[in-house]
Amino acid sequence: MKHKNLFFVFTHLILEKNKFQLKFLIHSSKIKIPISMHIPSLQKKIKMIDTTSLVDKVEESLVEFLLEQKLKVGDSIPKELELTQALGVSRTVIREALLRLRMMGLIETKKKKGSVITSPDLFAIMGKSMKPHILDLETLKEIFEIRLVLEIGMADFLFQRVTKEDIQELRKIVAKEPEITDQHLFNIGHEIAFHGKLYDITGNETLKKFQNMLLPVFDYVHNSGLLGKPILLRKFVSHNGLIDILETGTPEQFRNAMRNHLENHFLRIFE
Amino acid sequence: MKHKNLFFVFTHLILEKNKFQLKFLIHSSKIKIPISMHIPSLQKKIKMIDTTSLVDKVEESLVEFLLEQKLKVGDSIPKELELTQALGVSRTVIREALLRLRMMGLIETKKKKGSVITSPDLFAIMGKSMKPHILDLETLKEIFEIRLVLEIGMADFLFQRVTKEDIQELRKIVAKEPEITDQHLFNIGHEIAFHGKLYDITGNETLKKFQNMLLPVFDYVHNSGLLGKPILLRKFVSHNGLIDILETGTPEQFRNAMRNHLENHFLRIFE
DNA sequence: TTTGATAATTATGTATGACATAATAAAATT
DNA sequence: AATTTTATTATGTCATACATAATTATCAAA
Repeated sequence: MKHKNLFFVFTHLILEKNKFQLKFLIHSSKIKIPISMHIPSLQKKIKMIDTTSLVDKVEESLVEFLLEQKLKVGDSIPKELELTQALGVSRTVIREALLRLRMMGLIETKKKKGSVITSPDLFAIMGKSMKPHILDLETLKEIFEIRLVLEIGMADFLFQRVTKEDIQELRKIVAKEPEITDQHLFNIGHEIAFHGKLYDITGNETLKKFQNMLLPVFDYVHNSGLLGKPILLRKFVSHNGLIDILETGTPEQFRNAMRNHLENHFLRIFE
Repeated sequence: MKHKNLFFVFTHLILEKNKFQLKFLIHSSKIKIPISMHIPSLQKKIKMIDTTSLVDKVEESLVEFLLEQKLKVGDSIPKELELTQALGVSRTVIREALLRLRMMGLIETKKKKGSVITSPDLFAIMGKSMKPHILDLETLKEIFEIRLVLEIGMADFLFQRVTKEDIQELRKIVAKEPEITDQHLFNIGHEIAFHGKLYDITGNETLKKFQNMLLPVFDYVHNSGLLGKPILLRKFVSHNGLIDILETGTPEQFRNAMRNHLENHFLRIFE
């Protein structure tokens, strides 16, 4: 109980120091704008009408505070009650602001322990609002496109990091695919298995997560008639063909092969 | 006052209908697990220990509700007080849950009017937590890589949508670049201008936003010694070279040229 | 009737106090 | 010393009250 945590003392001081500044920031919303001023600069000011709520300001202050203090992952931030005192607002507001930080993935909070800094999982956050039914059409189509971009563009990382085991696993995955009947040309399950493995091979976790997030959207767009054109059934470079190139070819060849492999999708997008 | 809004009546009924179901969902956390059961299935259950808070459940219910009712952008959702009654929890909890939806970009709320559905701006949300100083090293590097993937992979969309005006504009941008001195080889300003324009040309707003979000991270990683290797100064395919290909070449050629153009970055990543 | 100002209403925003609950630390028991 | 019990602490939830902004209703004047 004696040493408590050094950090507490530290932040407490900081908060005291910043108290006035923070308060000012919070209450500076009602500044009077001089009546006569140059039109262009006025327009800039007039747009900046402060519609932000208390919570907005507190949130801003907190984020700024975190960055200023260069807090690292695992560091704990002041308790709710301390913050209420330091910022002079109610716990309600503090909690809402903290909640936002939590949503952004900047902090995690546990009972008794308070809140600690965390490294945000970008796509987990984003994934929560990735609901195909709610996104507008244009965005959906664009996400569809992005997936194509990613798969063509990642060739170099594949070649840099692929192992013999990866190749074997890819072969296994392909082996499980049904014979090439037109119906099964686009069995989503096998597509996911194969292309997902490719993302794995890049060793880029962030990319992988991104792909995982995009996938349901891709599927949704592919199957619901958002793309004017019908689903084509022409067969281009096969999965096995891709593996062959990955095994013995070059990134350059792979990009072209993948581009070809995805031709069906491209045809649906372009005129 | 007579017609009020039809929607109110509608949702009200829905809520009444779903009342029991929602309540059940919320209060189903304390189900007893039979003491003796098969180990594997037990493990599945045991992992599912419900650490979710009330707010979590309400959030889930609300999102589900939105999707179920197939609410469209602009539709308004029940008021806080109606929700408190329908779900049987305090307004505090409702507000926190609504706040989350707001953070996800699923709704917007205005005084008096209540909350209305919106189409989430995915990357605006994500951008809020895209603070280079807080993200962990590995993620930062991975984002660095993703940018490279995107620029190589987007060739087809460039060629599909580029116009003569775009080419002209690109030329202009390049013309403004300083002579090729080694110091300026990587002037971030010009890099942004040029590559940003490329993203524009793809016509993919989502991609563009994504790039905008990635950019500060890319810059940060590039300049702070996170990548072990030094910044190289060898010159590969130039911006003008890329434009030439975009004007008269093929996507295939462009991908390779871009790959070459980015060689400096790749060299820093790979051994 | 239309217009403009004024008042009432309504739903979110903020504040406050109370208690529940879970995690931790301290104390007590074996 | 190890284990159990108790106390403490900080977040989670609830309830109530009032503030504030936006809408609607009301009414006076042109």
